[in-house]
Amino acid sequence: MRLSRAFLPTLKEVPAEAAIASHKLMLRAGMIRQTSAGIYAWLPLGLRVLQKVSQIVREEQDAAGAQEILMPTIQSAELWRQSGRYDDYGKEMLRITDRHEREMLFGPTNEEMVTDIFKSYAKSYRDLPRNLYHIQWKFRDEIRPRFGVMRGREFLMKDAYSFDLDADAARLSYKKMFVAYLRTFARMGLKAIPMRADTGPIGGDLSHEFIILAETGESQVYLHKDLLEFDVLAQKPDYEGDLDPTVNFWTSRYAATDEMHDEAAWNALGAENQVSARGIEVGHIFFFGDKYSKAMGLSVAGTDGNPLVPQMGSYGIGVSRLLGAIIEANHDEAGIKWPEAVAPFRCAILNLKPGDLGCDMLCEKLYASLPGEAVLDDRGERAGVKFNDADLAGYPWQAIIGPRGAANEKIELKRRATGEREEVSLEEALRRMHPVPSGH
RNA sequence: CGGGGCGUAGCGCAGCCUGGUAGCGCAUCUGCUUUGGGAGCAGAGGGCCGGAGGUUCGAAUCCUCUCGCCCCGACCA
Repeated sequence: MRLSRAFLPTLKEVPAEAAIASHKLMLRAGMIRQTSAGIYAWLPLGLRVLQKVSQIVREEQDAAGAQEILMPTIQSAELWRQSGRYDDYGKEMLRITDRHEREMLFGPTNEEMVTDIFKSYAKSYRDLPRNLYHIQWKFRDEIRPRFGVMRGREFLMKDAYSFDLDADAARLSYKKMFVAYLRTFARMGLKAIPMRADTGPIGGDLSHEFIILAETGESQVYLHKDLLEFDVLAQKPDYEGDLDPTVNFWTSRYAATDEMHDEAAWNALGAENQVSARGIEVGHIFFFGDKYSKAMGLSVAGTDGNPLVPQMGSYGIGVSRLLGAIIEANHDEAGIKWPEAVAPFRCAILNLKPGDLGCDMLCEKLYASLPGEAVLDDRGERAGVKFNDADLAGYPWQAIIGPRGAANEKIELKRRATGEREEVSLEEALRRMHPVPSGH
């Protein structure tokens, strides 16, 4: 993308409406624009990141055996009456009436709908297990939306729903998602810690919140320091094999949010192992048994021919929220520092002197060598403006090309995350930006 | 939903108390100069002062109502 033609409205001044770093930076970097309280339009740069994050989520869901579908945003009230949640959900649910006076709603979640869909086709135990997910916009009419996309009313969410024959099988489905979540967040450069969550009236021990640590987190969390040091991507999980060792590693060490915090267990860790910080919830998984399958009348024929009510779980990831969370965990005074996997572009090529033949040629050559991965700042702006905009937007690499270096075919390569710079040839620059892939 | 605050040019703000026909910085446009960390000079354009009612000779300013947005709290992916 050439910045001279791009719709990339960066702001020098901080809009008054933003209170936290990620919100300010997303507005300043031209990623989003608020259209109502808690509702945002996604501009080109923000959309690219949203798509990259979505794609990582998708790949890891697929790898864990889940299958993607896409359910509508608008649902019928009738569906929600079957589970009893139409009346329970309260004012958080946005209710809509169509021209025929039918009661509709903008979905805050999809348990009822997915169960209803699955029910239409699943007839036998052979149709299980299945895990269906979609990445779709949700709406929850929060009392007080805030912090930009971290707590919007409209938000993009990945939600998966597993259907199993019995509780043991459901536990396995749960573990697959547990492991998939660890990988998903790790690939985005985040250390997300699963923490046992309150299961509410449903009961059971199978509910975890995945929480990343950031100063602006909404809740206080407590964990064992081992959990921060574990390299999740070191080995690929075998979803057909035994997932217990991985799951047990995480669940056997202390990690709890404020509500679930246990002082005695915490103190037993010893001060040298304690980490206490603020956390942002980016995912939540839970097993809820037959709550919805029963209410929605889902049952299949078991091996003995008798009807059997599937056991279900649901697994959410706040995709749009993740952008805010990633920025909260990766920024400095100058702007965003995107982890490479989710950066809108891998590299910004800064042509410090458009019109200079040497600069133009070297920039074009590099730009052509990075198809779809680079922004070329070919604007007639001063160097300082380009530096600041590149720092703000947070591209992991900056290829700085000015008349001095261009004369020698040299590129000044800067790493946004560390500020390191070095003078390299074009070939070397490409090697630096594309190391041999490892891990995933 | 309780408490607080703010709506004036694209963005950030002053003006309001004490009514007299709207201003500053940045951005935008033109010209000249400048050119490695948000340039300088000169000029220009841009406003139903959130909306509706009222008071007044006269309202951005005072009064009433209303809409929107932000912050704190309770609540949440």
